[in-house]
Amino acid sequence: MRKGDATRQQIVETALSRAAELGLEGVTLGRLADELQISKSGLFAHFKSKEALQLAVLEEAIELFIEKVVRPAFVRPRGAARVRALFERWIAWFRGEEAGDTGCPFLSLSAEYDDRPGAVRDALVRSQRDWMATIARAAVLAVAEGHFRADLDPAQFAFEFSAIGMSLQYAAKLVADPNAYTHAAAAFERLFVDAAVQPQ
Amino acid sequence: MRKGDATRQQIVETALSRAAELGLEGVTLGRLADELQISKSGLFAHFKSKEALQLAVLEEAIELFIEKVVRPAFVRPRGAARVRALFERWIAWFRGEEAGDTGCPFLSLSAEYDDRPGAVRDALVRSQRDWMATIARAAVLAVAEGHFRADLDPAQFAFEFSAIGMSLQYAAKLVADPNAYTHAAAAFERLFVDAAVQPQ
DNA sequence: CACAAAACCGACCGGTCGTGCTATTCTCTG
DNA sequence: CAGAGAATAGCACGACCGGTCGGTTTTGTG
Repeated sequence: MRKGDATRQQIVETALSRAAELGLEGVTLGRLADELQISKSGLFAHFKSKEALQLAVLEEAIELFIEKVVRPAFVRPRGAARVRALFERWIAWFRGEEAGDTGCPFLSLSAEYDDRPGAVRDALVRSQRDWMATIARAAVLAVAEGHFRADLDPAQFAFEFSAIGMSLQYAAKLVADPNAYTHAAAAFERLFVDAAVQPQ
Repeated sequence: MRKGDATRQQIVETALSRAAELGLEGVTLGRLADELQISKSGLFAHFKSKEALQLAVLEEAIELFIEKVVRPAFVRPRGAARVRALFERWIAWFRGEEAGDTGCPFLSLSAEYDDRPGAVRDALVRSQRDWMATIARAAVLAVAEGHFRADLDPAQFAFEFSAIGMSLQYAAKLVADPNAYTHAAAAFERLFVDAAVQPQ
């Protein structure tokens, strides 16, 4: 049916935006239904369980992330430009221009599920491994293009790349450091220069 | 009275270890009482509200952090050695040798409260500002000692310092990367060398 | 050893949680 | 426009939530 799919999509989108603030466990069916102005049971009928809703929300977040961060960066030519685009898109994602200033949902979820086994955690881990692999792959291509040094460790690069983003979210959202974005940009520049082939 | 203080301390300690897994909101009075084999009302009598318990738990965590991380590093001579000790102690804290392999409670709490206003968040923010200032202060002293370059930005140094720890927790706990600690050590080395005065 | 205060307990409150089950309303299609 | 089937609502459930209260046990002390 068509109407049902539209409603379901609306539920998932609303749930995603709430989950970024309160966590996936913090989104309750009752409040979600109130916000959407439908009954709790009417909402529930679209999912067999709350976990199914959580998985749908996570999937939605992954799709959005790929669309807003990964794909735009991968249209850039392989190499340094793509790595830089990946970072810039990621930062823009943090600012929540699309997510609604609630920050990166994956970072909230990572903390929420790092000690909570289950299907949601499994899916989350899979997506985060993909993301790290995506960064590393971009770095490998930059090496192949001759933009990055040949002895660069792509996994190490991905580790430090993602570290900057996490520190940014922490500094910007929790401690409300006005220089957070400046610090993140400077940290990336240092990482980037270190990875690039020496100008000699 | 004496007996009550001991019980209260036991409650706070147990609550802290549970909070590192489930978050402070996830610790419920009933379960906590069951685990301690006391009644829920007997437990509750030690605090005027759940928020008061949460604040007590946070205070306990701060004390523990200072005792296990900050103080041991600050007995080292000011300068590069102290900065390095600070990092090493912090990493050891992550491994949870004292906290019981649940990772750093402050990182979990940061994600949990970055969108949840209240007294707990305020206290958390204060403690995290202190921690960042502590790192920056150690860097400033290293500059004064001639170990770090004079043009080093201490806030930038603290930003990247903390970034490594966050990425470590994320990599080690969520994605279960076996090389997480190696990556963290390498990242710190890069940060440290960049901050040090050039051998020239 | 008595006795007040502190510590603790069990029962209970209103509310909300996730989740079923049954009816009703809506929507697409023949 | 009628009827089938999807979409949604109403209602109730058992469990658990933070919190309250009156009473009982334990503890430190004069």
